[in-house]
Amino acid sequence: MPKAPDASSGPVSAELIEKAAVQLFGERTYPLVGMRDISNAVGILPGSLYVHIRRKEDILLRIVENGIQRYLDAIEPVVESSAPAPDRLRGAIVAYMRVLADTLPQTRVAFHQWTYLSPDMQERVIVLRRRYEGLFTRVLREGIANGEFRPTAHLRIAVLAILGMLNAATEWFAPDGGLSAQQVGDLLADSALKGLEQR
Amino acid sequence: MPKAPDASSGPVSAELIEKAAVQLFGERTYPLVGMRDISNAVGILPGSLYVHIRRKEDILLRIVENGIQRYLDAIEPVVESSAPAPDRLRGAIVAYMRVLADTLPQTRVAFHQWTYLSPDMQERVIVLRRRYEGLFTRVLREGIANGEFRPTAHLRIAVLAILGMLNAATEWFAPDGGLSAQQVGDLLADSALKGLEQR
DNA sequence: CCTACCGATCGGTAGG
DNA sequence: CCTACCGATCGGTAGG
Repeated sequence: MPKAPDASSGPVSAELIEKAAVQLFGERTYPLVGMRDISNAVGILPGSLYVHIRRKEDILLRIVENGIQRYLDAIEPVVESSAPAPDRLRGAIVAYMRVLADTLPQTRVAFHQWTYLSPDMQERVIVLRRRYEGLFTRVLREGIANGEFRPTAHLRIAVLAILGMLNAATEWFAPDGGLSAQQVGDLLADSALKGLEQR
Repeated sequence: MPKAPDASSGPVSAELIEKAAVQLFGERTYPLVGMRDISNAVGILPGSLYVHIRRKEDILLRIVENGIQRYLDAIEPVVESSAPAPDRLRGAIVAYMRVLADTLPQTRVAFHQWTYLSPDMQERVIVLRRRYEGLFTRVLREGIANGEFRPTAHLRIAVLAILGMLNAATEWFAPDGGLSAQQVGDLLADSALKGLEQR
């Protein structure tokens, strides 16, 4: 028996550390989770973490970056397809909810705790967030240009309203609640689309 | 000259400490703000803070509780009026945006940082949040009952979608941006109402 | 991956 | 409201 106070006693790796950190950061947030908490969760001593990682902040950065990346990977193809804008918007929203359901704890960390990164790391995150916002902006803009959506004087607010609705699901979606990601996605797409419909 | 490294050198009080803390918590979040940062902002030495407050946590609790209370005070009368449900919902949303514009930094702390309170203090906050959510639930439920809104199988999701949209404004609303609270409120009310309309 | 440890900083207090 | 200080905990490192 090596020493493992916790963890399923496999080999420790940067990935395993990240997995443990996602849980801990999700429960108590980055500044309240100590390296000692993380080392305990993976079954090694605090100093030994630095065999696998360089700094605490690097753990957070990786969680955040590939947490957002998953959304980009899922939504980008839908937005770039040649379907009608309303279908693409619905598809993007459902894709969003699917990723959310699959990576709920990581999403909570990625969307809310990237502000604990140092300024230069935050800039890398902001680039990703802008691309993410840009995908929804694009569908709306194209839908309006084609006459599929009602024109708005304030496109950005329409986008932020939809993203706000979606991002809030981060806080209330329950994977084992009554509704699946698909169902919630369809409901949210319904309200988003009603607000944009040509009458 | 007393010693004040900062602050406009008035008499220090619990209220002044809270005011300084709202700014600091808003910028760097509760766990990253030390008592030394707060004492510096009000122009006294760290230990002297305890003349005015009992614990760091009490500062946060007061900011959070009366931050939420302002929303209740503004929205409750609108919801309890005898106007048609669509008008009450619009009124509640506009009232929300007005309070948001008036207390933006405090709202950011109140809505996102109450989770740093200890469990028993969190419970007091949860009571307030439930009342807040309840106000919107009530307008929607009554509007559906009266046939003013289209029935939904998932009332709670409709409420959460609207609240999510509103709460997100916490992160993007700019008091000195192009749009007033009233204007943003009306735009958001438009999308919320479109999603609920009887067709 | 462990042993042993470092300087810095934290919230908070005793006693005036 | 200050002086002076406390124990605890923090991220991180040297040297094996």
